[in-house]
Amino acid sequence: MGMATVTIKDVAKKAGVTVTTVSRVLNNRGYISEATREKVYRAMKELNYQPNEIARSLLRRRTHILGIILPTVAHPFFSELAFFIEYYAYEYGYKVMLCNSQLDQKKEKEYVDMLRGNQVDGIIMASHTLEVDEYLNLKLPLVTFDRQLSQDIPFVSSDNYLGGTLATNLLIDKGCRKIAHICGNLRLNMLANQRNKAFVATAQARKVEYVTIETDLNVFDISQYDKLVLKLFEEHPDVEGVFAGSDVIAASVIKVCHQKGKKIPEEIKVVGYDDVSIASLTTPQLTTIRQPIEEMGKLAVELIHRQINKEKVAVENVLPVTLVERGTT
Amino acid sequence: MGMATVTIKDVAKKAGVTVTTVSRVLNNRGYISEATREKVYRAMKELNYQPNEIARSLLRRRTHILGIILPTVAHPFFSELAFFIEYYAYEYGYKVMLCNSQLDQKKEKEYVDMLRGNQVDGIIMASHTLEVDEYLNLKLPLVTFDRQLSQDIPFVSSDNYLGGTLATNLLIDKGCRKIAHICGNLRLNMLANQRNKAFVATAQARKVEYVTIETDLNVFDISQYDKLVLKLFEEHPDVEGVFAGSDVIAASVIKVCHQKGKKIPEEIKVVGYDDVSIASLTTPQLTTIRQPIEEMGKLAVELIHRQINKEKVAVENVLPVTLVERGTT
DNA sequence: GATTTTGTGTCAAGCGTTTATCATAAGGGG
DNA sequence: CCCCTTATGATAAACGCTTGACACAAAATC
Repeated sequence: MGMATVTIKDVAKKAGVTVTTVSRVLNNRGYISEATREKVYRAMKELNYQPNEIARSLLRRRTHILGIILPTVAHPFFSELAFFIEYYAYEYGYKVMLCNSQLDQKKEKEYVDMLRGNQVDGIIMASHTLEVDEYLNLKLPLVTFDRQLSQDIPFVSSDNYLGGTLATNLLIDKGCRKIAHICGNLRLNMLANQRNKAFVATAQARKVEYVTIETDLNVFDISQYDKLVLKLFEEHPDVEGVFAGSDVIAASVIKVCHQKGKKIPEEIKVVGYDDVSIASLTTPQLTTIRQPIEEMGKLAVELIHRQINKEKVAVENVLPVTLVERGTT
Repeated sequence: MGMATVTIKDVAKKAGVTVTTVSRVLNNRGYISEATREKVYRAMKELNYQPNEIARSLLRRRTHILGIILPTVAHPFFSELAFFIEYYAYEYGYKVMLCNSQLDQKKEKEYVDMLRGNQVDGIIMASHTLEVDEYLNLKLPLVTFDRQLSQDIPFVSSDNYLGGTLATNLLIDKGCRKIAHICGNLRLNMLANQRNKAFVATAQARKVEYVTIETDLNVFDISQYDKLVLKLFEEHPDVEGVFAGSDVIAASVIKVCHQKGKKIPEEIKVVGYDDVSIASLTTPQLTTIRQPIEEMGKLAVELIHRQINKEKVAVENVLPVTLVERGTT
């Protein structure tokens, strides 16, 4: 029984002080004697009081909520990214609202509006289907993943060109005569497209035959990868090395090779991307380009935080990648 | 130029009506002519107005926010679950606040308090380290995953006992003479412990040698699985079948077997649990017990929603599991 | 032509906080 | 004894919105 919500008034009454005093201890301002502070804390405890953040937010015009929009948290890369973003957000005192756009333009727009309506302090965008100008008049701290929207909006990324170079060179070094790159849709203006640029440039420079396979727009539907990989091997049975756009795709390559009796790494070599935790669970274990997911998530939160506090931030935030050699090359 | 936030007053002024009228069109109540409705919509569009949900929430005492607390969204099972929860939450008009407890009791408590403070409409708990009474006086719609806290708090689960039976019988049917079950820590009062009960009962009934390996409390640190599996094979080199507590653990078993040169499924058979999407990416593909993750997520949201609307809900919500036979048995 | 329905306005309270202002009072230092 | 610091209270406004009460007028209905 008892009223539904206990408010600061109830605490004040119970402690025998005014709401002003309670608010003072709550916010640590003005003079408060140790005795009343104790009384107030005790009353709060007894009533199981929790300050209404909604009311506070309304007044302060600050919610300490961050929105994060990503294609789907069911994809290992984004699930790990989401984990670290939430982790560091929490350290900075922010809560996180999770949005899976599924790369659906309508949904993405609705999420952005929803987050605006909920007065989030900032948005971390890892899903990009909207036109650039949709973001520009957002008047909200924003950080972008793997896409440069303008000269003003900071983004975090890792060195995609280097990643592409590293992967391609490795495949060639290991003796592949014809290599393939399975990558996301190149029409999406993502920085990840740099990987393909590097792939093509490296293959050409080293005079190796190469082919690029582009996925659909909806890149993150894991169950579709197999078909894509199968098609690749049908159309290009002479491919000796595959540079996959993600570890999940690479795992799919390994699986298809196994089904078709192609030995890895003897007949076909594979390098993945991301170094997500499943990369060390495949058989053989996956050679891959490691993105520093934790650092990227941390950095994204920092960049948002600094913007919220009106601090200057760099626009380009590109972290290094590393080659992790395991069993598939 | 341009004040920071545009409010309902600005819209009213721009449209040449009062805030009451704007509010009326916003909430579809009272009489409104098509003409003014249009005027108001146009003004909102021109000003890029988005109603302040914080203010609305304060008044309505309803935020349409759901909290979801799970061990870590970086684990495939929880990442898929989180995806579906968010998906269906969105369909019901809820937003989702994501919390990774990392099975840390302190963090879990802080998250619960934080969610209370933010006036969420309900909490979906998939992480359970707190004492039962911490939840009982929460006075908030709650749904639990895989744990029965009391006779009042609804939970969703899948048929763990059946899952354990199915897996164990399969291993025995396929000829394993000695089988192992790698499971979560049995001290945590989880319904998943039923799997081990079924494992033991089945093994005994069918007179097969068996051994149970318990993980630490912190079950979801993927990198720790290898050591555990290695230890298992050192202590029990004669094990012929492994029933893993999750597909991730099963993948680790496959990997270790490969390293030690034990052939799967010839020498060792493995069955996983969950049927997470990586289960079909291992080599060979994993035989596993499928939990209906989407249905579980959907059901959790429904149960919360019904509670919020003061509808009656069943306490026990146990969904069926199925055996998915692939290449590891 | 009387009545009802429709459309809009005015005003004010309230959601749970914070915060500024002012008032009051006790105790200590000079 | 005066002043300053410390400690608390009383009061009210504000955050952006919804809602109810009431008023008034035009249009539709009988």
